[in-house]
Formats: sequence, structure tokens, C-alpha cells
Amino acid sequence: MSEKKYTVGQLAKSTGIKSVTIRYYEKIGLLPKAARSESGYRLYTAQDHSRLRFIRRSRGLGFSLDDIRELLSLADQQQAPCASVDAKVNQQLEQVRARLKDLQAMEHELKRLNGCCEGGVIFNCRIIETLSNETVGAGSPTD
Amino acid sequence: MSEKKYTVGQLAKSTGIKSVTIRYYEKIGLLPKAARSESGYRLYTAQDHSRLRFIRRSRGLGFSLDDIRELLSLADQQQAPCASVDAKVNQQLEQVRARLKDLQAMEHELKRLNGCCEGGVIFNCRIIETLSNETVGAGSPTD
DNA sequence: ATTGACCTTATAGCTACTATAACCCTTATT
DNA sequence: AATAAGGGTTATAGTAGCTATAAGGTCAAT
Repeated sequence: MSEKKYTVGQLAKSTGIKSVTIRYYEKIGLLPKAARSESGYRLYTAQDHSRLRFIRRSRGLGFSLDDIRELLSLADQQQAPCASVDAKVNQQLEQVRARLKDLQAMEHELKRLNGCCEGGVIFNCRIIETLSNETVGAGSPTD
Repeated sequence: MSEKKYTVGQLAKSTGIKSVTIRYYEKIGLLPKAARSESGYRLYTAQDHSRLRFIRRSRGLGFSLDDIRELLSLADQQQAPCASVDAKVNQQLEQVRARLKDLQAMEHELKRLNGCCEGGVIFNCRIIETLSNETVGAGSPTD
């Protein structure tokens, strides 16, 4: 008995990853080259579906495609220690936290700016003024 | 008396924006075309310095270059109402908050994954297992 | 037979830079 | 005066992770 096969569109629908993206993943070697029907259509198996779900989930956690490539290759080495997987997750967590910190700083600043001019004209606009102000590390060209 | 002029490198050093980037900003019309010395070097004024500082500060708040283009053109219309500036800031604030929400969800998930396998092998790795799991909107291809 | 919804490929575009190559200018030192 | 270091100039290609476009082949139904 041969496995059930799916077209790229069916896979797309069931994973939420677009057909173009799936082909792109194949092109960059993130997915193995799909089998083809007589007429040249790609044919996918349940395994591909699972791999794609893995990718989608990892993307959702902010992993880069390169990271995911590594994770996938790790996932295939069932007897390897999972310390390296752990390390990747840890690393990603720190990256996310760093970006969080940046964004929080942005939010703070934007909140400060938001609504600080009440119906005036730009000449008196505190926002524009603030944006134009000196910042650390941006002195005059003669510094 | 003619203004003091600065080279691209001097401007770069004092604004923290690299020379290449400054040239790039000129190329895409974010900065006006700089005057040139006899030998073809770009010559910048204090005004350019201020404009660049504005860009840097806005970038730091996460504004896109297109947003900044608009902000700059608004900043030049001193008698226009600053409602549109306000709106841009507001919009940016919401975008930042949306990204924050995403990142917080990522952090939450990563924290959950982090360190959940204790020195085992990948075959038993809870992380890999979790990443492979079904998610909402990612059923089987036959759904 | 023809429509419409799918599939195929190759190529270019997107953001905001960064890297590279190959060359010209200025300044200081030998 | 020659030369070397450290600027500057241009054009072009590469980065991530897709998305859009064009120009065509396939499949199922009418």
C-alpha cells in the first residue's frame, strides 16, 4: 500500500503556509525535493506535512530559517543528545528578550510623544522638536 | 560668511550613521543631494546634520524610511497642523504594541520549552516533540 | 471545447542596509 | 618627489524571507 499524496495547494491549506512559500522552502533546501506526478506536479506525504508544521511552529517562535534548518537536522538524529536543541532554544529566548527590551523602550518613548501637541501647527510641534533633538552619540559634526 | 562644511565621514562619526548609509539615504531621496567639493567630495552643512539626527532618532523609534520621509516633509511645512504628525506617532505606537504582543507570546512559549529536557537524547526530546505538534490551523492534509 | 482553478518555471521586487571591487583625493612621511 | 595610509567616489551584488508577475501546462466539470 502506497502512502496518500497531497498537492502543494492541499499542503498549503492544511499548514497555513502558502504554496509559493513551500516551493521556496524546497528551493533553499529546507524541505526535501518533492516527488512528482506524471504531469510534473509535486506530491507530498504526511511526513512532509509534519516537517512543514515543524517549520511553521518554529517560525512562530521567531527562529530564522537557518536555525530551523539546524533544528530539523538535529531532530533527524534521534540518538544525539538534545543539549544542542536546548541551547538553540535558549539562544532564541535571549534574542527575543533583547528585541523585547528594544521594543519596550520604543513604546515608552512613543507614549511620551503621543498626543503631546494639542491641535497646534508644526512650527510649535513638540514631537518634531523632540525628534530633532540631540541624542547620546549624536553631537555636532565638530565634536 | 559661508557655512562650515563637513565630509560624509565627519557626519557619519557625529551622527552614528555610517557613510554608506548616508549615501544610501541620499540615493533614495531621504536626504537632499549634497553639494560637492571641486574634487567631487560631498559637503554637508549643519542642516544636513540636523536632518540626519532626526532620521536616526525616528529609526530608533522603529519608523520605516517611508514614514520618516513623510515626517520630514511634514516637519518642513511649519504652518501645517500637527495632527498628521500625531497620527503617525499613534500608528507607530500601535504597531510597536502589536509586535510587543507577538514577542511576548514567543517569550512565553520559549520559556516553557527552555530546559525542559534534562540531558536526554533527541528521540525523547520534549522540545522537538512540542515543535512537531499540531497547532490551531494546521490539521492533517485531509481536513 | 472551453472555462476556471489549479499546477509549473523563471525573474524581479520588497526593506534597509552591507559588502565588494576598482578607482580617485588628501595628507603626512621619507 | 615618491609613496603609503586613510579618506573619498561609483556601480553592482548580496542579505532574509518572502511576494508579485508573467507566461505557460494540467485537470475536472460543463
